Amino acid sequence: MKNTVRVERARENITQAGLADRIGVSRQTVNAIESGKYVPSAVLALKIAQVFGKTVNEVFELEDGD
Amino acid sequence: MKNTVRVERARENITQAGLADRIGVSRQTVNAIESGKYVPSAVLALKIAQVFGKTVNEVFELEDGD
DNA sequence: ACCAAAAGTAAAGTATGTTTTACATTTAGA
DNA sequence: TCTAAATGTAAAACATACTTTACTTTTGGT
Repeated sequence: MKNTVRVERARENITQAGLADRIGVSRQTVNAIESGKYVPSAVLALKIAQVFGKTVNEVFELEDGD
Repeated sequence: MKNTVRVERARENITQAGLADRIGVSRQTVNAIESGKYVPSAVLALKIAQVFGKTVNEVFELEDGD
């Protein structure tokens, strides 16, 4: 599964720590999600999309391995 | 987080085991997600929504506790 | 009422998400 | 260039998703 979190974050000029704060997780969690180290829970995905004013499907996308 | 999986499944007349098959998880996992026992991963949420031809946001919604 | 399919549930085990702490590297601005 | 902020990364501990097996209960059709 790939995502555009890093891009959206750049668009809104928000920091990893800032985003982490707003969605209630650690900075490392945001970092790991951005670098594809792991797949967030649906709750996290919803929160992240919400912060960026987008749908989950706009930010997260299935890929071949999934 | 609440979801409308049970409703969508009824709409499409598909069984828990059938859905489980199509998204590559166990029947119990589908049951647990429907009864709110746990929050699926973003990948699962995407797959479930895909099966029903809906967006993740249409099927899954944040609630107060989240 | 009977039977089969579907759904509910539970416990133990495994996989993976998330936190915390801590340190190294990169980037941007004065 | 110097410094501070931002990012990358790693390991240990913990929480939660998910599987498997197995049994019970419900539901729908004949």
